Amino acid sequence: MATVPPAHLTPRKRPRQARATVTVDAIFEATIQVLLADGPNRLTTTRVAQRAGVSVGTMYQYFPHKQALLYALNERYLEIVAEKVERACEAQHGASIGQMVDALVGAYWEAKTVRSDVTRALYRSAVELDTESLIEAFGRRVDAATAAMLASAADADFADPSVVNTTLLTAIFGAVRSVFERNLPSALGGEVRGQLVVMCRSYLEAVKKEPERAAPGGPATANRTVIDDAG
Amino acid sequence: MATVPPAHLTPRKRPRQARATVTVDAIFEATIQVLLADGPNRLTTTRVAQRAGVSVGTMYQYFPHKQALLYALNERYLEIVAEKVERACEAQHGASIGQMVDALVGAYWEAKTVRSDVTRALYRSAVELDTESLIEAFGRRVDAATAAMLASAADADFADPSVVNTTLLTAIFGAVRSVFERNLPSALGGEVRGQLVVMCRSYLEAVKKEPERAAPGGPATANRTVIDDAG
DNA sequence: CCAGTATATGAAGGATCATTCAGCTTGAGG
DNA sequence: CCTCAAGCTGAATGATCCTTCATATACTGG
Repeated sequence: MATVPPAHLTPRKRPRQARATVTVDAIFEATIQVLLADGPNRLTTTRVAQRAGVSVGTMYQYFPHKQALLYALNERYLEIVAEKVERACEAQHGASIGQMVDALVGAYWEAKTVRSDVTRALYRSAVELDTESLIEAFGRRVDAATAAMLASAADADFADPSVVNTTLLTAIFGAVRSVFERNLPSALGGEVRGQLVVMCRSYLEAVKKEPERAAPGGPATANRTVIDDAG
Repeated sequence: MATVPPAHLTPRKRPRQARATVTVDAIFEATIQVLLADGPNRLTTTRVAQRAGVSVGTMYQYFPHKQALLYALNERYLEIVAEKVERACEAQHGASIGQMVDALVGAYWEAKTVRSDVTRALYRSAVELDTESLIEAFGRRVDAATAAMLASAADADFADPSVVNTTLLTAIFGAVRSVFERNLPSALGGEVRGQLVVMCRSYLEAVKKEPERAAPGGPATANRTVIDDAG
């Protein structure tokens, strides 16, 4: 992440030899497994170490305490996701909003799905203040990327781009989280993914400003009925 | 909730005198406060008792263990939310999808907002297996209510109502959660709420089946462009 | 092959925490 | 006013856990 981690959360030392790298990876992997198998309450340093096939002491050579381990895990993960989303957004500059939504949902969904176990584990990991700020930073970063993308749309602009952007991300982040937590069968999950794209597209269509040449009546305003139809 | 709680999670005894009721309420309230102030990791029986102004022993007269306390708290809360949503849905049978969305989002949002501290606290409370099944039950219950409502819509029906329903709820649940976790300023939160309605409405419009009298072309199909526009 | 550094070990210290229980206080009914 | 049940107390218990450190092993450059 762009943010510098607070001093008390920085790793103790970095692995220099190959086997050390293996060890650290094993520790991360074990953390995920314990989180999934035993839940955050039973996430014990000893348990993690045992599952990683190392001793507790080894873990403390790389992380000053348990909190720092979780912090590093989140950091690592969010960095990857953020980068993927950023790249996807940049690739869509100047495209149509339909394509943008496709790319955004696709990238985010894929990033969360490649290692769905990690995603689930981190959703489940208890949210402490530290990780909360990590997540906030992640949010701002993605926010900026998508805002820039939307601003460059070839076929639409919005009266209040900031609100539209926030809404879009809120819905996408939330929907994805919901799918993971409700543990929907992957077939249904896939369907929801498709529907999510439809939803976001129709939303953007509904809130985009009418093109300059606003002809009175006609199909161009048909989408508007969606908003004006008072409930 | 409709589901009978597992034996090991049932309260030890119910309060019979007035002061006992006060005590139990104080314990619930204290749990929320500790959860918010100190996080789930520092949610200690002693801390809760102290904050509630009672002794640890008192808490153990009503709850066999910490887990049961959290279970009861979730149960209480989800029951209220579920009932509100159910009522709102029933009131909309036969209405238009626009009104339904308004009512559904409104009811859910309101239910989560009346005591936003509780909502936040429970989102944060570590997800254990027990509470997970509670949440699942809640999901099924709301699912049934909204599905029945949508099926009765006066102005639309859907090719795959089940998927549409799941998507709708996934998006709403998720978006609301996102808003709470990102702790958006309440002004922005309100705007997102409004936008969420727009989003859901335009989604339902986009996926609804064409009315029988399908005239070729014409404004009736204009909404369809939203889906067909390949990305 | 050797010295020096990196890495790994795991028993032990110290702290926190969930849960119990024997005794105390308060309220209700008679 | 008395009695009994309901309600409350909090020190003590036993378990669990985080973290350290003295010691041992593996690697690397020379």
